[in-house]
Order: sequence, then structure tokens, then C-alpha cells
Amino acid sequence: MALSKTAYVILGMLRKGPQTGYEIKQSVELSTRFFWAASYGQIYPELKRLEEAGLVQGEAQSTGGRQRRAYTLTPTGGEALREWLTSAGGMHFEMRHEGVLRFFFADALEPPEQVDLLRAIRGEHERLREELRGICPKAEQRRSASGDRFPLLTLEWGIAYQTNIIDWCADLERQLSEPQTAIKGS
Amino acid sequence: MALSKTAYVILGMLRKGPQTGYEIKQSVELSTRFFWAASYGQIYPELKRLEEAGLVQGEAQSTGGRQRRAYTLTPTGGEALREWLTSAGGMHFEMRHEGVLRFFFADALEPPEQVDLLRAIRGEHERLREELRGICPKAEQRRSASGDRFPLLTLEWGIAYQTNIIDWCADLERQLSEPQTAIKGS
DNA sequence: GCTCACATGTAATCCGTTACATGATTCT
DNA sequence: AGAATCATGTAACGGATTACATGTGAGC
Repeated sequence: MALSKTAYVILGMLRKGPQTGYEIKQSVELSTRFFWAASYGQIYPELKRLEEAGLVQGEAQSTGGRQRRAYTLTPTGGEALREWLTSAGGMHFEMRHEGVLRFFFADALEPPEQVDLLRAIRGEHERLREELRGICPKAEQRRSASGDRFPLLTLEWGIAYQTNIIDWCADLERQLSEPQTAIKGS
Repeated sequence: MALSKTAYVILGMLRKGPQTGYEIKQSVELSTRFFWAASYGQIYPELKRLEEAGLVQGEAQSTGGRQRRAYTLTPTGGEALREWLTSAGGMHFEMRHEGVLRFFFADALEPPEQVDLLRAIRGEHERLREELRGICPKAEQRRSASGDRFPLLTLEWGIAYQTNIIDWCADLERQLSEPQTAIKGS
């Protein structure tokens, strides 16, 4: 019964206490989305499957009319999570970056257009970095409250990662703006 | 008639001259794969679609018995490529990184296991970096031959990118190995 | 009364990988 | 003769997004 990575996202999110599908989605948006996204179309069906498999336990919380179903991690689910976290072997790694892809073909553009492209890439990563920085206070609060520093560490990694791409763009923008000098590789 | 990003990969690869599906796949493996992968299951059907749309022109090269069909970029195809390269608006950006995802949940692990995880992540990125470095000579040759420096620049970006993750892991491995000291965020 | 956030879910669709099937040519 | 590489393609499957459908509760 191999689980999808997204199933582990759910198990991981539930390890600190019961959550509804809606809340899991919110957590994902505030944290893992930058290195592992998940949509409602995955989360709700996956919760059902995990319940059938006995890894989570759902309970309807009928607080009046509004339907709400919170899921708890079962001991079996906790074991599955731990097993995944400690398992060896190739971890999924994938990147799809249209900006870099375009830049790869930038030979087909005029120099000013090449610089425009870099500026556009940089702009998107700057926006993303701001988004991440906006999340920081929340992550810091949670860290103080729960003592779990890992969400904050991954967030800071994300910010550093964005900064690297931004700097790369800025460097190349400068180099490509001065066409007289021979441009070396690095 | 909106084209998929992978269609643009094909158009881009063909802009330097005719290539077969097989050759396109090889080019992808040596270059764009690290920021935009493509499989035979996409390339061959896409070539057919692009031919029907008049963006590429296929020609059978029956050099004996072995079947071989090389595709050429048509003027319309070249325009489509240029239009994409210069178009504004949100570029696709996606990352799925199981290592970082696991680290996000590393609170559920014992400190030594946390360090093991970081080592495993670092190991994979070191292997990837070696792979990229292995490709460098070829990219440098091509650059000298064609004068197109962009493939080499993206390759160097990839190497720098891997290095950043490797350094991040190494830093954290050191920090987490000394549990006595209070560990700050950055 | 209206809008926004809460809340759950499904169906259509897209994108992409993997595995399979087939066969020719070249190199050892 | 056999292995590796060249070469093309399809079918099954899996993973994920998007759009849609539905309704409650709280605040303005």
C-alpha cells in the first residue's frame, strides 16, 4: 500500500493535532506550497482513502448546521509517517522553471529583450520572496509556541533560494547591458 | 491555439536546425531537463500536433531501412517561438522537493535522524551537481562552435543552485550536531 | 441584505511518466 | 553472434489543477 507524497503531507500536517481538510489546505498554503503544493482536489479524496486505510480517523463535528470533519492521525498513521521520514533512497526532486527555460533559448532574442526577460524573471522571484517574508512572523510565532523550528528553517531556506535567483538575474542583467565587454561563463 | 510549454521546448530545440524526436530528447537530457523535463511520450505526439498546426515540417530521411523523421522549424513556428520568448505575464514556476518536505516535518525525528536526513538531501544534490559538471565540457564546446552562450549560462546557474542547497544542508548539519547551543533561525 | 470566510466535495481535463512493442544499424 | 545505440511510437496509468456545485455562519 504505497502512499503518494501528498498523502504524507496530510499525515505530517495532522501530527500536531486534528485538522479538517480545509485547515490542511490552509497550512499547505502557508508553508509547504513552495516546495510541495496540494489542492482540494487531492486533499479531500486522499483523506477518505487514508481513513479507509486506517491511517487517519475522521470525526464529524456538528457544531450546528455547518458540516465539519476533523481528522486525527492514528498510531498506524504515525508509524507510516515516521517510516517515510527515515526511509532511504531517491527522493523526488523536480523543477519546472519557465523563466530559465526561456533564457536557455534567449539566443533567439535581441540583447535588450534578453535583459527584459531577466528583469521579468527577477520580478517574479522578488514578489515570491516578499510573499515568503510576509509569512515569517506567523512562522516565528508558531515556533515560539510549539518549539518546532523546522517550518521556520524551511521558510528561511525558501527566502535564501529566492535571493539566489534574484542575484543571478541582477548579475546577468548588468553583464548583458554592457555588450562591448566579452562575457565569460561564470 | 495555445501551445504547451513542452511544445516551446521543441520549437526552441529546432531553431538551430532540423532534428528528429530522438535527437530532441537527447538535447533535453543534456540541457533543459534540470529546469524543464520532457519524455518521449510527450515529444513524439507533440511533434505530430505541431506539424498539423504548421509550426514544424517533418521529412522522412530514408537512409536505408531505418526510419528517421527530421523536423524543421517553419517561419510560423519561429514566430510562435519568438512570441512566447517575449510575452509578458506569469511564467510557470514549480518545485517539488521531497527532501525539504521531509525536513519540514523533521520535528517528528530524533536529532541524529534529522542530521541523517540532511546528509541524504545533500548527497542527492552533490550527485546532481556532479552530473551537471560532467555536462560542462560539452556545453563549452557548443558555445565556442555556435557562439550561443545561454545554454552554458543556464548550466552554470544550475551548478550554483545545487551548491546553494548543498551549503544549506552542510550548515544545518553542523548546527544540529551541536544540540547544546540554542539554534537561531538563520 | 450582502459579502466574505468557512467548509466539503466531484468531474473534467491536462500534463507527464512508465512500460511496452518493434525493428535497424553499428561496434566488438 | 550479441550488445549497445539509434529510432519511433502507443497505451495505461498517475498525479494534479481547475472549475463547478452546494451550503453555513459571521460581520458590516
